[in-house]
Amino acid sequence: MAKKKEAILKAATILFAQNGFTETSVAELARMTNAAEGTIFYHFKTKSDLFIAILKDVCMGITHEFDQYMTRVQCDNGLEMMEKVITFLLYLAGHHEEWFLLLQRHFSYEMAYESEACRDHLATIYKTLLNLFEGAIIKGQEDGSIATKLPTHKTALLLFSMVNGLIWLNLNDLYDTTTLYEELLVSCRRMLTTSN
Amino acid sequence: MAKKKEAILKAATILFAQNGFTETSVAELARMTNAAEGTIFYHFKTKSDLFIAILKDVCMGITHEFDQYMTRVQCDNGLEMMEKVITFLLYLAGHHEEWFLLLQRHFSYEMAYESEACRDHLATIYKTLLNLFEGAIIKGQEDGSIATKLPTHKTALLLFSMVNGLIWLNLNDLYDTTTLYEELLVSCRRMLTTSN
DNA sequence: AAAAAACTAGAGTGAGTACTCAGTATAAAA
DNA sequence: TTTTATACTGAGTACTCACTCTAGTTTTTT
Repeated sequence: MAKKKEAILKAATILFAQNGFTETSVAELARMTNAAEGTIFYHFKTKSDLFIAILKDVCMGITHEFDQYMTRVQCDNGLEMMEKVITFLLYLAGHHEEWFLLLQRHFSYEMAYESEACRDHLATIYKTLLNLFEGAIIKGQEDGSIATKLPTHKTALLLFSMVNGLIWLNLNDLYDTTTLYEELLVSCRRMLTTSN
Repeated sequence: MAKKKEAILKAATILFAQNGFTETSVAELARMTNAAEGTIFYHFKTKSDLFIAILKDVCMGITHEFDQYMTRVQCDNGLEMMEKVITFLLYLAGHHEEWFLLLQRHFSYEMAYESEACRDHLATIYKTLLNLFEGAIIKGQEDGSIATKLPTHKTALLLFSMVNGLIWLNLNDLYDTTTLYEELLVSCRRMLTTSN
């Protein structure tokens, strides 16, 4: 039931991600989904509501992919796990470009200013991603594969920043970051295995 | 001469940076600058032309700040210079938030797709910033303060990504990055002084 | 003093905007 | 089969948008 609702949500995700929220008109979205304009407002009270529904969908999608990843990957070494986490993030950015484009648009954070739901979804997403990094560091500090004495949370943020920054460069066609993969992992290792 | 032109340009920089290009109307801009709407179109043929003029202005601004910085700072050590470069970038992001907000809006890169002038200005800006990083690394490799054997350009990109990523987090109110300053420098040092 | 450039006021254009609503088709429940 | 709730339609509404035009005034340069 409500098969058009799903189609509208998915199409809007791509349109909002690629062209922006304001830049995408409801008329265009209706055209793309072969739906009447009224149908869109039947399922989503306002255009903003649609955006928040998308963010919720993205949030669930990331959590789902993350859970799948956690069961798939097995590593008894914290440093190794960190490398897997970074690889996972790059994989996500490659397979769900729309998600990252959406998350990197300022509009999301402007809406977060007004909408609590929006704020919550964004917070959940970043918490999920940062927890991946922190988890790996803590594990590595326990098993001895990670030597850094810098605060765990801050180290996680720095590494996340670097990976996120690379994804950003990639999505804006400023640099093809696949060619940086090896150097990224080496740099990460240097940051984590030094204790001075 | 043309004092309103300057006022329009400066006000538009802030409005476009804070609220976005599409989200800012020419009428609003006219109101902000106490100018008639016609005056805006007298100086700038279209709204897009105004945007490109802004980008040119930002480009010149960054180059200017960079030149000033280069004469002010004196350091005979490449690693030390890298720290100064990072500090400089963070200083720029703090004192010219509008510039970085503008550069981090997807709109800039969408317009770059259509406008050659836009593409050129963006390329110049990133070349200027990346050259700062690369210059420091090369200097450090010569004077022995930097030991990394990873390709210079790639290392510069990774470091820039990290700093840029932090600025991004900061501008989106996701994390106050001033508290990360020390850890950022330590991480940078680890990346550059290890050669394994 | 003449000429050129900067600026104003505002009405007007046509295209586009999000959103509404009365009505219809379609499916599930009775 | 009838009822009923849900899904869907598309023309219509009130409004905003970038941009133009005219006919003038002020300011700056020569």
